[in-house]
Amino acid sequence: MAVREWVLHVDLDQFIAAVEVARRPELRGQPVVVGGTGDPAERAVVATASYEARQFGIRSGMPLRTAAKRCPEAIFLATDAPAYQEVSDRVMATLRESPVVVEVLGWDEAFLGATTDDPEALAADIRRVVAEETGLSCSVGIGDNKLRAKLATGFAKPAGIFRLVQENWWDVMAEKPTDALWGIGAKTTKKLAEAGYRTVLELAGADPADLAARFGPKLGPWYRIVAGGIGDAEVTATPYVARSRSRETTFQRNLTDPEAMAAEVVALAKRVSQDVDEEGRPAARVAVKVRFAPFLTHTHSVTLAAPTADPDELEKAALAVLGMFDLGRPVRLLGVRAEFSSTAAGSASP
DNA sequence: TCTGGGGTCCTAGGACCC
DNA sequence: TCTGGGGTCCTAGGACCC
Repeated sequence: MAVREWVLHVDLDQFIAAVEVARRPELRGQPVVVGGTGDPAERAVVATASYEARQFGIRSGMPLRTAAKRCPEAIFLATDAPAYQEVSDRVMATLRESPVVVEVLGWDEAFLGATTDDPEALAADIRRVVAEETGLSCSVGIGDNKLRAKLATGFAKPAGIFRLVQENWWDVMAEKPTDALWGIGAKTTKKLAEAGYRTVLELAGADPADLAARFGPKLGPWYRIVAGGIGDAEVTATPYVARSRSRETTFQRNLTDPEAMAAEVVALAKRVSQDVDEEGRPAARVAVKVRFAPFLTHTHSVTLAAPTADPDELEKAALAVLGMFDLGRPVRLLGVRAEFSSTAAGSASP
């Protein structure tokens, strides 16, 4: 086989549940549900369910209470983000030991850029090394670009390897519904179906002008490109630069007292200020999110007179933005977000 | 017994400027 | 006085992803 460039997409199998089982072996084979503080009675959703729990119809994003109803004997655990981050770091370090460029996508997935004549052999190596060094199982998608590699992983799961490239794109994808594509979700799928585009093949043949009229000048034509399996193949190890940092809280009981809301916004602003400080860059905008009962979400924001990382200024700005809302209704969530300047790094200013 | 938390990017309308 | 077009910034909301 000829040596050429490949994109591999590595995705850890049921990552969060796997981390929990690894440190509590007695959980192996049990229905495990991770989410919130581990109390199934609280306002929170499922972060991950083990395959055993999925057998009961438990899915990510489902309210914990619903999960408890579907499987009362399931073991409910609190989300432990620092623990997952630590294991994730170890996995990524392991991947970097292979002759590949590693682009981290999240806790449990990464793109690898590789030059090889046998991508399946490389993928098998990756799976073996990750298992040996971390005890975790992963699936690997092989593609000629990121989009195809990412979608390939879906066919590889669990614990497998799958290749999706131009040569087999139509065989595999042509008759799939449009939400099988990365970046097209439930809402867009519904609108596409209303426009007469139900399958990937139909979307690939859509009129770009029609799509632009329906979905906007960039998104519309982009959907057609995605349906053709076309995408970026550049994998970069350049560290990710955050555009914003945010903190939000859903209250177990709705807030009705504006004083209490202000106190919560102050607390959130302090956490965000610490995150901003750690970024080492000043924030240029501050936004506040309010979710009113039952579930109506609004945001207001301000551009700061000058970018700042000063906690007092960020707190003052957050309180001022909170004042833009009508707080005469019960509130179930408050959030504070700081946005960094979008100015490109290194750009000269006069 | 309704619906987390942390992100990214796009859209659209209005303001404002040349 | 009327008519324009283009560009950028600001803001709110929507869709999507993990």
